[in-house]
Amino acid sequence: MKKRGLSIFFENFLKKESIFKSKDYLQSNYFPETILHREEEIEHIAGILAPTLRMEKPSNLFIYGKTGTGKTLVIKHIKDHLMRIAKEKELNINIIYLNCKLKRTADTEYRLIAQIAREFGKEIPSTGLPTDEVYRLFIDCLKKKKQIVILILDEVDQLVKKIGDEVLYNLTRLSTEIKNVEISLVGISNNMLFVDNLDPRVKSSLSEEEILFNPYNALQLQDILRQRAKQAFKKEVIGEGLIEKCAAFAARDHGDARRALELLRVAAELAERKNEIKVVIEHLDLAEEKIERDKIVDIVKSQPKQFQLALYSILLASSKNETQIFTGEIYELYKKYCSKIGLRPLTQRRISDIIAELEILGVINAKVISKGRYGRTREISLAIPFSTKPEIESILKEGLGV
DNA sequence: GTCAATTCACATGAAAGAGACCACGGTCTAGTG
DNA sequence: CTAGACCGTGGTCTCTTTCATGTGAATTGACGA
Repeated sequence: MKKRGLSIFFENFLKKESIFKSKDYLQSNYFPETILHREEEIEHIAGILAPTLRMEKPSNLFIYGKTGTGKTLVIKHIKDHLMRIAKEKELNINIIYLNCKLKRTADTEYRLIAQIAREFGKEIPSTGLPTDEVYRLFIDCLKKKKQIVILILDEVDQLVKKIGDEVLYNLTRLSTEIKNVEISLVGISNNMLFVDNLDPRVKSSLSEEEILFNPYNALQLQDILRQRAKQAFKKEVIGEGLIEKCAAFAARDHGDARRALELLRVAAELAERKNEIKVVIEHLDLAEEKIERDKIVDIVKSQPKQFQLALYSILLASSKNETQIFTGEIYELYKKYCSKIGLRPLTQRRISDIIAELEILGVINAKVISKGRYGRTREISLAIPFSTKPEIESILKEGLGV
């Protein structure tokens, strides 16, 4: 009986008409053919990189802009075009795109160089070799023939923050050292202040050209959403004013197109799950909440034990305590729970860092304040919406075995 | 009342250790002809 | 003779600890009005 019920459910599901034509167009890994409202930027960047086709070294380029302003999209778009033409004309041009934020790919000097070398078809073990050796291997495969290399480093700020700017210096120097090979760097960052902290030598060479991507405004976001919605949904699915509201939502926090699209997609998914044939504004509100919740749950689940326990301590402290919470209090609580569940407690130094990291993840707010005579500490509070708190608490309890 | 010195409770930095992972080269071992 | 197993060495990487130094403003205490 149960089985029948389930198969009926699935059959009904199949019979039911989906409101989606194709969901792919709303996924973040989809690259549209035409990019709206970025014509100027595309033209500008294309102009800078065009000399490549005459086998001349293009200027190094630096691109800033907040998340979801289309930096990556634009640069990949240009890369594809350039590569296609280069292939047609049989030019020896290599454009390599690397995202420096991806863990275990390009977030250290070794891995960065190794990854680039792999793009040239060189096998490099993930560890075990001296970094110099990897450089040598990389240079060797460059030397083989005359060529131009454009290296696109997405989220360089993350890389530099972790391992310093020496790598960038090395890379800019590389082209002067190897005959026949020209290397240009394209750095992408969503932190505008990033370049200022660079070594002056690196700074001057990396930012020969700079381009700023401004956030999309609400109207532009609407255009983008409409374009995608047209491809993704069946007709008449989108409710009145939905696109406008969605764009407004995203425009409110720094014009993030990615977020706008996600919002639309999740709203539609919710509508579909509820067997409704139209996506309306209420779905948007629900979607916003769901996105936020899912994000936090994902983050919390993926944290190592020590982080979870630290967070758990904060959670308890905040529900028990109306007044502000400080680092010292959390550490005491944390130690108590460590002995309770038999975990070796970390030093306060480390917990201090962990609290800082939890803040970056966005699950807590932690502001460094000075209480004058009573010292300097972090004032900590939860950044989790009240409604998700019980869920998070039970996840932590389960993960920790409290 | 004013002002500089003091003081607290951590924050923040730097360096170094532990342990996991890995490549490489040399040595040993067992199987093969 | 040779392929494969098995070291030891030397490298990276992440997470921590240890030691050291930094820091912002409430408090204190000296000073002068």
